[in-house]
Amino acid sequence: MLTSKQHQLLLFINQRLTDSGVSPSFDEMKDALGLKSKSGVHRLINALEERGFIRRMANRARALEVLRLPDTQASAEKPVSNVVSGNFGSKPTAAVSNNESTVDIPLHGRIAAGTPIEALENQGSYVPIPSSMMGRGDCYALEISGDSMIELGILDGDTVVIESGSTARDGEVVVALVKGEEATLKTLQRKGHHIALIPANRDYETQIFEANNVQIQGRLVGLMRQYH
Amino acid sequence: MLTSKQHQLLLFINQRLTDSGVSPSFDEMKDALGLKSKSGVHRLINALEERGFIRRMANRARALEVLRLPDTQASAEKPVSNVVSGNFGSKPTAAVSNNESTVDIPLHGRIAAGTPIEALENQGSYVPIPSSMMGRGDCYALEISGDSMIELGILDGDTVVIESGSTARDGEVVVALVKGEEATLKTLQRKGHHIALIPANRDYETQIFEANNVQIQGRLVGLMRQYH
DNA sequence: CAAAAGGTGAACTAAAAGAGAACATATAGA
DNA sequence: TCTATATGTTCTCTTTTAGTTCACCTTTTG
Repeated sequence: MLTSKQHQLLLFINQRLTDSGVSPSFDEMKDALGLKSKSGVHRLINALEERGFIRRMANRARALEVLRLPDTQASAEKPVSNVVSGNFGSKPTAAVSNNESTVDIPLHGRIAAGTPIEALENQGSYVPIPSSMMGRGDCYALEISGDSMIELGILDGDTVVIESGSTARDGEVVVALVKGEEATLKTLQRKGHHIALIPANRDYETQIFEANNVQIQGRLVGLMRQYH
Repeated sequence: MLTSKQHQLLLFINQRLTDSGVSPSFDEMKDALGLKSKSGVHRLINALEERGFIRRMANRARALEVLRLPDTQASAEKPVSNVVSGNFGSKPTAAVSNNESTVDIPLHGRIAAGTPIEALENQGSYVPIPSSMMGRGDCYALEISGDSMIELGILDGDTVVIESGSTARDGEVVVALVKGEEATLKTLQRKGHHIALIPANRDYETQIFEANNVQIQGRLVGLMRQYH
């Protein structure tokens, strides 16, 4: 699952986390791997994140979290409490044994075209999700209302996990606030100074706005559905 | 289920993974099998992936993962169950983690038309899910392979939660074992002494079998998806 | 025999890794 | 609030390692 460098770095991070509780900086990791530049560390970190071994908060110093270890390292370590309930203000520094932990994230309500998202905040309800499903930063959950994204397998009633953030890449599914009023979940596509919000349903039309009329509030990182 | 070479390669990969946590490169596998070209390894890897024994990330170096071992080896060297504290018995069922809202359920492998489900059992890998997503009985997880249920929002790569059981109502999505061989995830519909297994994709056709040729193994109760 | 599995070598493409520098961002203290 | 420092991010360039594909051959097996 991992290359040798990735493996080496993962063990180093985990050791620092279990030893001191503080995650190493890029420079420290660079030295630990005997490198002369930290850009390589950056790539290794990305690879580890892509493979689901670590999680990090974007643009935060020393904010790494080990989600699991390679099979060889199976829990020789103590089972640090895995559950972090709604705690994202502080830096994640948990080192874990070879299991996936769980976090509770706030459920902000339902989202559909026409529903202001402010109205959805703070209702004190939480949803547990596997931590591996989380993105880097703060996450929250929304319940899908409507069928505008049905062709991407996002159905009415599904619960989606959104990573807070004001940026996203083209092609990602985002929560976008249009003209400060209307929050929708759509695929993002930039076109010059305009932004296209593309539904995944032939019955709906792509909407194009001036870039400054659209505010990205987060991107889709996970989805959960229950059948009854 | 496996040819001799496939078996040999699978064990080698597993050993390297458990020994060092680093997956072998094609060249290393080539050498381990005493071959002189890695294109043969390529075919073996494809065969193992198709049969659900391993998983890999496309176009990534050393990104192999063993999903299960052949039955003869299955219990010989199990790389320690990942289950969190709580379940110290040896039940193959769900383990309760240290938080009531989450349970770990066994991941039995991938499911696609043509994959015998016996082959999917016992691989010692677990997936955490919100307990609210569980049904009443034993649950396990499967990873979806293929797009035959795409119109119901079940996509390739999704993880589904299945509640074990041999009964289901018409219209429910079930894991069905056809003629003792082939496990598929389809919508169930009874018609007299026959059972229709209905895909959710216009490119696939409904299959109708004698009732006694179809064995229901569980019903779909939940779904999880991750976006990257 | 025919089909499937296994084997070979080569050409090609892509990813991993190392380096260095410029730039961006947080945090704490002046 | 401003600023210095520590830290993280990006970019370009280069080298090395790894994965993919193809055409063709051999062995095994029903």
